[in-house]
Amino acid sequence: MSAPPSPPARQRRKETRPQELLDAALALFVEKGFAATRSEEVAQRAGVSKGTLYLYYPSKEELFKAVVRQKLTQLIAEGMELAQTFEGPSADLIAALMDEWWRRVGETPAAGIHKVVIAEVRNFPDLAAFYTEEVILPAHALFHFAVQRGVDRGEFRRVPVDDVCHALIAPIIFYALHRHSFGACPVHGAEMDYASSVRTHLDLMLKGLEVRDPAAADALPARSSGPAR
Amino acid sequence: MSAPPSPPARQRRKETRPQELLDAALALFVEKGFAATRSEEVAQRAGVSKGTLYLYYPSKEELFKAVVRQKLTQLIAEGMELAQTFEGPSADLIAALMDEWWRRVGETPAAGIHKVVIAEVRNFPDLAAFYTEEVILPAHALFHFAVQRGVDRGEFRRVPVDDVCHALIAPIIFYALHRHSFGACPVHGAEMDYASSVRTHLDLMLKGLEVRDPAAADALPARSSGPAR
Amino acid sequence: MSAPPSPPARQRRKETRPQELLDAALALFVEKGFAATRSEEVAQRAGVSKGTLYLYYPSKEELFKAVVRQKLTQLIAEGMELAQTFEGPSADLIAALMDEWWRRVGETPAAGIHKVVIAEVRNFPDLAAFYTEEVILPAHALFHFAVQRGVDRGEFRRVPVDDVCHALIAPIIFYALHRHSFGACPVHGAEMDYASSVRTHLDLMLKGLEVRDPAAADALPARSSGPAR
Amino acid sequence: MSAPPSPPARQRRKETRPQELLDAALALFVEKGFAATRSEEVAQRAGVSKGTLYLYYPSKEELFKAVVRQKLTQLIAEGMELAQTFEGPSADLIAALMDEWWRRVGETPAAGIHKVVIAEVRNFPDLAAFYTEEVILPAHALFHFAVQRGVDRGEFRRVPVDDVCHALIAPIIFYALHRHSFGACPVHGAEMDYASSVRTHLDLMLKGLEVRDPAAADALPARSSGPAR
DNA sequence: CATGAATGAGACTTCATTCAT
DNA sequence: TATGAATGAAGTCTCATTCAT
Repeated sequence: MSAPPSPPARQRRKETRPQELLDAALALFVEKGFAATRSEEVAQRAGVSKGTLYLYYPSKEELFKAVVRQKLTQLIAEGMELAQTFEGPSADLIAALMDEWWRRVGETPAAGIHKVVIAEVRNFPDLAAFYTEEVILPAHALFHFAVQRGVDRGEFRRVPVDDVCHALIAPIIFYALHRHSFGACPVHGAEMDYASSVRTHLDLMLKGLEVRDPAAADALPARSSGPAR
Repeated sequence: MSAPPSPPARQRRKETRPQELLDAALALFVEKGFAATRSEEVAQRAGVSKGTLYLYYPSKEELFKAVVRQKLTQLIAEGMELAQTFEGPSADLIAALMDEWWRRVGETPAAGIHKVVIAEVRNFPDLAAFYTEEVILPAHALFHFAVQRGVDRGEFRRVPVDDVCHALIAPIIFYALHRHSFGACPVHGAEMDYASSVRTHLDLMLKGLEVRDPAAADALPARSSGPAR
Repeated sequence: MSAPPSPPARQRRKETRPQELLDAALALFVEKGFAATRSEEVAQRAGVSKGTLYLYYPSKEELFKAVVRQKLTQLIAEGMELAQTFEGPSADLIAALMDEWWRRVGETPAAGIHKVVIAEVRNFPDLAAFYTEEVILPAHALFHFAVQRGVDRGEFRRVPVDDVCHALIAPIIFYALHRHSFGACPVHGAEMDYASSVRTHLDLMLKGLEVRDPAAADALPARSSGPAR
Repeated sequence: MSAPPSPPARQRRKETRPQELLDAALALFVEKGFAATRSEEVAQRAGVSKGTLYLYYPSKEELFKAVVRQKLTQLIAEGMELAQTFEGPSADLIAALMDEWWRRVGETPAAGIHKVVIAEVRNFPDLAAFYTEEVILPAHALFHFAVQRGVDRGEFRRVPVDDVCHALIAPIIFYALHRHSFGACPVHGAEMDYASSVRTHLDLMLKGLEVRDPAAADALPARSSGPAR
């Protein structure tokens, strides 16, 4: 009747498949979001068929979790290791953590994971628990450690540590978000220089944390010099 | 039993239909995102049928644009008006802008629009241009005005103004995002006190902007050591 | 490019749709079994689109349950009503029940439901509970009532009533099964005359239940004349 | 720890592979039905890989046919042998056949084949002819022989023999079906004591066949009290 | 204006079968 | 022979949009 269907080129690469699938998935999840990414598209981008994807990850949600684990969980653990063995001023430690994070996440596709999670976590309740456990709490603990260290060593003012952690992290995450939303749109007029903004943010933060009058540092009530209320 | 004292509901509501649809749409878009919100649910929440929704808005995308237009455009204009007529220290102006924004957007469902836009702008290219023009640029101009004012008047250090704007806005947006993503999930372990975080952020920022040089200190307005409020 | 797609002929017949869908579903479930019946095929046979089917029944399983309810549950209730108001010999009651069942189920497509349930109940655990509750137990209760009535009135021997119910029902079900499996295959050599077989079965059963020697009826041990083993 | 005492499993099993596959297939087909049984599961249960299964049987359908062929052919032949050499009352012969069948089929997984065949014969037209030829006709002939023997010897009433065969076999098959459908479901409320039901069935049947008043046997009205034929 | 029944493209996932090793 | 990675057709169900009433 018609020409025989051309034989599909099957390649067997069991070892490298997971990584290829993970990379393809990351790219597409970041570009389109979780729900709008079609399984088949992930497979195609990884050069395999739809069925093959499901050979490695039992569902789209598990695939996403695997991406998060591979790209974020590991990095945070490394950061904590650095923090705990760090010697030198706490401001330098914070700067180092920021720098590392920005280099390894902020400037890579992995930064886009935040966009996906923030956007869709309410539709996938499992994900909320998973991400809180695997990413948010460890990351917060890491920065808490560094800020508290500065306060304890008298380098920083006596500030509300948790709030400061949020203030430190928030703009960084925001830039990551921006880079993968508006930053990726071909619209002119609002370009951001992320690296510069990160540096400025860090500069302001560390300035804001500095003990102005060392002699008076201990006397400052934690909140009195902070926002009154 | 007795005749309804108010005019027939259907009659009366005819004029408010668009508003009701917009409110329903906002609530659902914020909760679920654009793609995951079903047209029928919007209609139901507004108390009309699916068909009626399409009578007012020709597609889900246009409905979303209408929401954005209605909820964010006016606010920016009012802020700029405030800024341009403001008298007093620039730190107070910035604090006032923040406060206003937080009260009228950050603490209302409108804050969730940011989540939706950031998450889905790449899937709807039209939206990027529209939103940049209508929201991002005006908002940035507003804060740029306020920071530049502080620098010009010698209240603030000579900082890179654009970066500082980003640093000022970013955490605020981030908190708004958070409130409507993880903040709305019943997961414990990462609750945030947004109001407190906003105050701390502002405190740090204004501290970081302060002119340190004692020689210039005399020229500084009284607010130098604390958040205005 | 190509001719515009011809407008689909939409017919609105909300009232008659459920019945049409149920009939189509019954026919296909009986012919192919539950798992092998495709939703779309049911819709097609009912003259509607795939989506319309799901407007009326939320899943294939619920569709099947609806078929069972409509075709079997109702009939059993009617049978019980008949039984409880019946006057006359219990043998006649049983004959009437059988006859009615055979006319309204055995000789209609509804008989095929048994085939489907027996074949697939193990793969759909919900179905087991549902069917037991809705069909098996009520039907057994009905026959139990009739047989017990005969025993109580001294018309029948003192037999194990539950077993007798099974013996009464089993061949009937079997014929129903057969009619929709082999009976529907164009294979010659094993045709069955179901109506005749039903009559013979009933005849044998009633003969077997008869009290032979009225005087000795009470003395007959239920088991004494049965096969030893 | 120590060397395996038996010859290498793989080597030894090569010859028994087909049998193992058939057994695995029987078990799964009976449990889940034909369509719901996955090829891979059959292979796994037989301890081989998916590919190997296809080395022995070219498709799932052929595998199913092979199961049917292997499990039922021999049994029928043995029954006929017993019948033809039997001495004693025909009631005892029938009881013996029943007993034997119940022990060797009814109580073994082979009974489940009936369920599968009945369920799927319409989807596999080839199967109908094959099964009729190999199983149904021989089995019917066997019971026909026994009943006719009873009639000929004056032990049984003059009944329509074919119908009586159906009435004899039907409940037995039905119990076999039930055992592998509802009987295997964890639903309470409809448990059956198969052995007891079989005995009761046989008891009733033989009672129904008995010549009541030998002198009047011939006088029985053709239809009124019995199946005409 | 309003309704809601109807449509059908398209999403995720499963699994019989193939074939390179 | 034996394996199991890979394929892709097929199945259930969803939902934006249309349109007869």
